[in-house]
Amino acid sequence: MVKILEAITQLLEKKEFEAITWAEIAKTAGVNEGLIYKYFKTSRNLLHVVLHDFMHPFLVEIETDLKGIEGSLNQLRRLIWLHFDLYASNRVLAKILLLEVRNFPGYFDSDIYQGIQGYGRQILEIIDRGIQNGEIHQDIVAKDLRQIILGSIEHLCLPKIIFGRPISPDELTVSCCNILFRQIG
Amino acid sequence: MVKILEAITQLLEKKEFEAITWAEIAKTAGVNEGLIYKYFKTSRNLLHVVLHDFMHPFLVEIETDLKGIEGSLNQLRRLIWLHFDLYASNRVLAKILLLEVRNFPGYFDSDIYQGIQGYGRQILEIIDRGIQNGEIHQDIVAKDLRQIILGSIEHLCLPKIIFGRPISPDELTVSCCNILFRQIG
Amino acid sequence: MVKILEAITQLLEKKEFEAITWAEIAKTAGVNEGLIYKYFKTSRNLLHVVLHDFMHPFLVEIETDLKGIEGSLNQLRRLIWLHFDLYASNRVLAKILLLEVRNFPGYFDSDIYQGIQGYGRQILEIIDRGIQNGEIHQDIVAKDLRQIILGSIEHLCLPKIIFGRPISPDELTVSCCNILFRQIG
Amino acid sequence: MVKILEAITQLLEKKEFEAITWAEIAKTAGVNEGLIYKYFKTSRNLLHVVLHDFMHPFLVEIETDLKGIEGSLNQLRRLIWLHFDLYASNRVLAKILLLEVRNFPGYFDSDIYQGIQGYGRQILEIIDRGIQNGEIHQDIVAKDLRQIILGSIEHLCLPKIIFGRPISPDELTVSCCNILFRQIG
DNA sequence: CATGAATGAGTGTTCATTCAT
DNA sequence: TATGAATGAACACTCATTCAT
Repeated sequence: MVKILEAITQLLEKKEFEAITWAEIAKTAGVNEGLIYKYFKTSRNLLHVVLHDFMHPFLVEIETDLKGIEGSLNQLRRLIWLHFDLYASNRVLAKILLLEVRNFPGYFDSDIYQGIQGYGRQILEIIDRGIQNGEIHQDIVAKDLRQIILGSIEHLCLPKIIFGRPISPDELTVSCCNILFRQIG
Repeated sequence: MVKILEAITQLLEKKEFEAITWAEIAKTAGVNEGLIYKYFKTSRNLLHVVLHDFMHPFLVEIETDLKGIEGSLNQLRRLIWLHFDLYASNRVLAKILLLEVRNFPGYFDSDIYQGIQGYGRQILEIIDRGIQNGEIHQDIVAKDLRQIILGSIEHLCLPKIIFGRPISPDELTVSCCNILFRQIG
Repeated sequence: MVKILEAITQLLEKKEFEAITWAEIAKTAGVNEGLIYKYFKTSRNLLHVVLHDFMHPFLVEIETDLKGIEGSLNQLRRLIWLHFDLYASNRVLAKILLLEVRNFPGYFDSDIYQGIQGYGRQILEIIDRGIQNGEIHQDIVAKDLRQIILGSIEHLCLPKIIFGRPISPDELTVSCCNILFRQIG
Repeated sequence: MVKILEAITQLLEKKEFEAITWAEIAKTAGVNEGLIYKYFKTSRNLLHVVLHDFMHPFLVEIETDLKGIEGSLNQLRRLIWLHFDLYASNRVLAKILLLEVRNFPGYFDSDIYQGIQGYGRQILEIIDRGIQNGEIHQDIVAKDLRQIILGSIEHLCLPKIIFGRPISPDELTVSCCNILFRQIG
């Protein structure tokens, strides 16, 4: 089973998930095609297990990581850094998340998406608290700010992922927060 | 042929590009399977023609539209509105651009992507001009601002596209520029 | 298409429908596997087309054949003969109908079954008329008589079909009607 | 093993024998897949053991049950009732016998079929005695009468089994014998 | 310009069976 | 006696592509 998951991870470095066949996985893992079926039943399932394995540690980490940080903007800054760092240190996951996941069939009903929505709600709570305590302007729409944060992170990493350039969490966080949190001019 | 392109457009409203087969296109267009092949040779080609048809008018429009607008930030605001408006009025294109295009094989080498990069360069020039004339802070990284603008637009529309909700260009533009151009708190 | 149907008919003489693979059909018909898919889409469909081709002429014939026969019992006798004759002259169909059809998935929802039910209703009408005009006892349950007629035909042919012995419609009809229509002792 | 046979019985209530897999049996029985294989070697074997377990008590019972009944027609009537009662009280067996058994591979060579043939011979002997002692007309073909009895029973139960309706041995026996043993009109 | 028949090379999935432990 | 991992061989189905007419 471990062999199979390792094989997929290895293959994901070279090609898209959709382009990976059971035959390839089997060959790479050095096992029989039927065995994959035995463990994962359908390719959808296989996908979800793989994604879960990748994502879960991050989603757990973030929840504890923010404890003890003062101020909403500081928390958001920290969260942005963590997010960049995730992509920097796990480029295969980044590739999947930025390029592929959205047109996996059934993705938006999956529990991985549930997990990510949980992450989204966390961001929203931080923003709401920021608005209540005056750190963030009253006329800012919390949900829109969240989307802008997520979109900014994504599009700042996108070219690096596509063209195989390194991601620097520190620099990107500074640049991103400069734009999002300050007066632009 | 027009019938074929219309058929694809019609099919794209219901399903992803990747899930559309030549047989379906032929049936929907009311022509023979072989005929499509005569016109488009490969499926890659077919895709690119379709995308081009969708995108080109927008890319042309934007170039002329910004003439006569004073100030970089005003130009960016206008451009953001146009972008939202494009997604609002052409949801099929929005769906493709936001959900699918990135994992089309060969997309990042295609001339559609070239066109979009041209659009990206245009944004960059506006930002550069803004920095030069002092409208935008010197310490802002132009390319990062561009990515943040594009990512913000994308992620503000994403939930609306996924869950079939309406997109309001006016409101979204205000909300977006509030966050990006002003001091957050 | 004709080639494919002929191939199936040919194969059905040697083995059950369930045991026939697309590969075999393709090979026997001298065509490609994909072509079968093109015409029939699913194996269920293929089955239904084949069965329809076998059954339809008989179901049509019977409807016209009974016109002009006097008396319910005479009509039933004629119908029984026709039924035996069908099995005698079309042993492949007989094999399918007697041995296989009942555990085809979805058979009892299929339109072949609808057709057969239409045939059953026809028998019922004949019986009902016989009861009304006094040819048949009032205390006989029409539906049960119909089932007994159908079951008798089936089980009189069954051993002949299984062990490849000839079916003699004339003899069987006499023997069958002797038992069903007369006092047994 | 008892657990395994129980598991199969349980599964047979929900689906056809052909559709049941070793994996399912193993899971339902709570044992290992390989273990079933140890016990039954081939699926054919498994099938036959199950069928034997179901059928044997009935075949034994019938042999003793008819002792002490006077007259061939009375014996046949009793036997018909027993047969209906078997199907009424054991619908899983009925389903197998009426719908599935005939296209089990090798069924007509199996010893279950031998047992059923023994049952058939018993019926034949009763009929023969009836003909000899004048209870049954001389011109009736014994084997045909047997087939008609078996076919009648089967087709009177068939709709009830297919559509899940109750089977009433008493009523069916009366209706059946009314038609088979008396003058029809 | 257009068609319909035909193909080839996969794809995910299924499952009885085997075997080392 | 029992298990869990592993296999091999098939199966229905898919679809882009080709080509004679």
